[in-house]
Amino acid sequence: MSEFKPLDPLLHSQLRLAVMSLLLSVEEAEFTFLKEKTESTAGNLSVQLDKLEKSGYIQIEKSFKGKRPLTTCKILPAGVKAFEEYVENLKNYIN
Amino acid sequence: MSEFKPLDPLLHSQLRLAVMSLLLSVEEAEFTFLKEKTESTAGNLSVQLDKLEKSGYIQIEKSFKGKRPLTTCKILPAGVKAFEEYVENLKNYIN
DNA sequence: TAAATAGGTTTATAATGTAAACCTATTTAT
DNA sequence: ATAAATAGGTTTACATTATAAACCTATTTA
Repeated sequence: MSEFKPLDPLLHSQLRLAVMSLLLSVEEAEFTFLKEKTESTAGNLSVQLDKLEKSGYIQIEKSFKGKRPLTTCKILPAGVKAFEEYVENLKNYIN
Repeated sequence: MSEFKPLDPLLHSQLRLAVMSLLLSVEEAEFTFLKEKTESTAGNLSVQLDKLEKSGYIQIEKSFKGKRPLTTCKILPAGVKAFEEYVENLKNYIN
């Protein structure tokens, strides 16, 4: 795909892309916030966040908000870079 | 996904998107041309073209070039529309 | 104290993408 | 004349992925 550079499969996914997009704008977000904004199921979101974390694109922190568990996500530099590259590559497909 | 409109799964695929992108610019293309441009395997391309045809996004014509089989593809109005919508929706994810 | 709610994770299933294997016919080499 | 390579694909098998259903633990409300 000379003019069609490969699209990072980790980002070429509707839900993961939406999550990354959100994380880019807010820089830190709770699980429930992401769930509402993306209108995804918790299970699906949980799985996709795991993948993004394992790839080093985001950081996940677990703590408590009062007595309730709280999962907070933050985009990492590698994630920002990957996202930017993805968008650059994508442009060759859609313009 | 209020602000994240669903991305047409038929277009949210690296190879199919590349094919549609090519067909938009040339308006008619041979199988081998698409194969070279996308650097895909024939098998993969064949399958993806089938899906695009069944969805009504492209038209596939089979004929002969000399004595050899020739498969020619052309984008259809529904394909153009779907592509444009896809790009519009995608923008909310990547800007 | 039973039932609902919050905040998730795990697991099972369905859908998808991909390449390998295959097929038919044609051309080239021996 | 026959074998091997090439052209132009299709079919099939497999691996990966996406997704929701089921589940879990704890908390709050009826």
